[in-house]
Amino acid sequence: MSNLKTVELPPLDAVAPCCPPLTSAALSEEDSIRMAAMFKALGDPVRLRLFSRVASHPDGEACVCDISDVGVSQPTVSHHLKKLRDVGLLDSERRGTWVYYRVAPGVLAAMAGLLAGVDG
Amino acid sequence: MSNLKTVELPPLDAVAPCCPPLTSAALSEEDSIRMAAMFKALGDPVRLRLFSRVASHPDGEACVCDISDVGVSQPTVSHHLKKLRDVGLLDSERRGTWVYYRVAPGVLAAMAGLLAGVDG
DNA sequence: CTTCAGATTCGACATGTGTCTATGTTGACA
DNA sequence: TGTCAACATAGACACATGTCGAATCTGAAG
Repeated sequence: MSNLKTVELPPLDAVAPCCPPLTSAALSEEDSIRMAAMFKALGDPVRLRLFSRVASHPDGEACVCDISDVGVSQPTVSHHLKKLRDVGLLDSERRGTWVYYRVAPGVLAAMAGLLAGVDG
Repeated sequence: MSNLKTVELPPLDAVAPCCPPLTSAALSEEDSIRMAAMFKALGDPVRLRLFSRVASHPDGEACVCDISDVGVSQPTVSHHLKKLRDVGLLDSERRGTWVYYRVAPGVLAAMAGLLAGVDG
């Protein structure tokens, strides 16, 4: 787990213009810490499913109650959603009784851009 | 860490035609396990740097000796490279004394495709 | 065959992580 | 106000993970 101090980096705005494709230049240490945190957040099957459910929801947003049936307890779902939020992948907003999550703008494109540029 | 049994899924060929973009459909449980493993592999700063060094190397391949200076011991580098290989992100080939790593074809594009399709 | 250098594997350890139950908090509604 | 439902937080626990030094393996060169 890379014994590095947790640095508390600003995730969202700083990521968008973050890094050129991996194939064109090696990442700096700081960039690798920031981007690794986002990959890591998607590196758990439950979180990835939660994320995909939010991302694929009709209105671009989903309330927790719509996506909670992933096989773990409600607090665990909340715990994972918090991680996705902390790392800047999701935004949340409370409207009345329900809390709605949506994919944070920009970050997905940033990650896709980082991975792009390969023949396949 | 999602107490799921390690399933030993074939990584490379099965990933390429794996999944539509996250924004168009939610991942199945099996797909989420497979893809999460790849994201997880990139979810460590040291591994991400190693990967980016291989990916950005002039000839598309790099020997371990070229990329080992990432701040951890040489056995640790080897350990991380093995993880990247196990998950299907890197291929390795021994030529004489040195072992060369290259980015596995297809997988990067598959991951980028999974993340694509967002306005930004 | 012996020796050496590059690379992997092994064994051990501290730390991180995912999960749960129990408890809080927040907002709607009577 | 009191009660209920939706989410979040706290504390605890088992297990996974990153790291290292030491040992092993592999190929090249004397």
